[in-house]
Amino acid sequence: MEPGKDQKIWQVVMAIPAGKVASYGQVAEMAGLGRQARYIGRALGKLPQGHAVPWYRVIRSNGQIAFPEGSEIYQEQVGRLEAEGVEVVNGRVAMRRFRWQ
DNA sequence: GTGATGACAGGGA
DNA sequence: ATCCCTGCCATCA
Repeated sequence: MEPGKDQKIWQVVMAIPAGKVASYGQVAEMAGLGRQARYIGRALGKLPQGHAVPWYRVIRSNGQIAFPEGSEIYQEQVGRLEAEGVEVVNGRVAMRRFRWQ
């Protein structure tokens, strides 16, 4: 696979405004991947150290965190979101998702 | 080469 | 609200 794909995804994710979140499907569409929502998570998993990609702003289509509640990664994501003013309740984002159009 | 897996989405029961 | 199933497609064993 070409690294351009991942880079494109990262670029899209970085385009998400602070205090807002986007679903995997939204990111996939914006990145021109169509229905390849699964590839988003894969690309984010490849994130190298020192990156500036706000992966924590990417959530599921139903507004829920993509990680099991209570896990380390989960707590980190929630912490970062709350630091930006995004309220997370019961593993779910209480704020409206960011809409592109 | 095949078959299973996955940081998903969407629809149906 | 939950659980289950199907579709999509790159990656891995």
